[in-house]
Amino acid sequence: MKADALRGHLDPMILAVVEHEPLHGYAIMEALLERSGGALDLPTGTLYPALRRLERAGYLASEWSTVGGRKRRTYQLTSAGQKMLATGKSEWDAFRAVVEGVLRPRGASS
Amino acid sequence: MKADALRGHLDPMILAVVEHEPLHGYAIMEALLERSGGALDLPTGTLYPALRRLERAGYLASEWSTVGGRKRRTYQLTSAGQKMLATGKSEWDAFRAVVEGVLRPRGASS
DNA sequence: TACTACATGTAGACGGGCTACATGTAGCTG
DNA sequence: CAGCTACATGTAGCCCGTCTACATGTAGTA
Repeated sequence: MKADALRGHLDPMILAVVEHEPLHGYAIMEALLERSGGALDLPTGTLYPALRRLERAGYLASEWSTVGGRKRRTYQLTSAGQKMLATGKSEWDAFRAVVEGVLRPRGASS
Repeated sequence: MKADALRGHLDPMILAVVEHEPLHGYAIMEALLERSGGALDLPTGTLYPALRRLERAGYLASEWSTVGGRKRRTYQLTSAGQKMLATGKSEWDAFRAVVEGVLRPRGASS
């Protein structure tokens, strides 16, 4: 998958994986990898800055903990994040409809 | 629609509208606007550079003409462009599956 | 000891879509 | 005629999210 295809679509995906359970960064990476069937293998240089951005924006809240001698920063969805996730989903639906309307207009074959 | 959502998805959309008939830039803008139901209103600073990029890459070929005293640069799909369009479509399908697998995993309600 | 998995993070490059500007023709209306 | 809108193409430079590459450290295992 091309790099910039992701642009603008990553945020709602991150919010989605922490919707029902708070996760730390590494676990978020794994969750994305699993939910995408192995396609979404984010480099740390993408994920961690994104998480900080989302926290700064108020969509995520984080908390440090130590598990098995390793420090974890666990993120959970805020109420603003919940709204943002809902918005992101409907924006995705709209975007998808636009792309498909252009790529495969009614009556097109291939 | 957010600006960078488009990133990486515009190229196949442009190729798609010139698939069956060559069009000039302005007409491509109108075709995108129409196929998207009014959602895809590209600024000229997006479309024209994109067309040149696609031509430089060998996916489009252009030709000048004059219609009603106005100069037009008409673009048509090359055979490489046709392949690229097919690739772009299947990449879109893959991308879409990834996003939806993350946003709405099996068993999710909202 | 060395390697892998776990875990977090930054600096700087890259590039495509954006705003804003520049240029010109054709046709309509007051 | 003057002024406006639609038609038509184009560039310069900004913006910013994702990327590569690097840095740091713990735990477990071969």
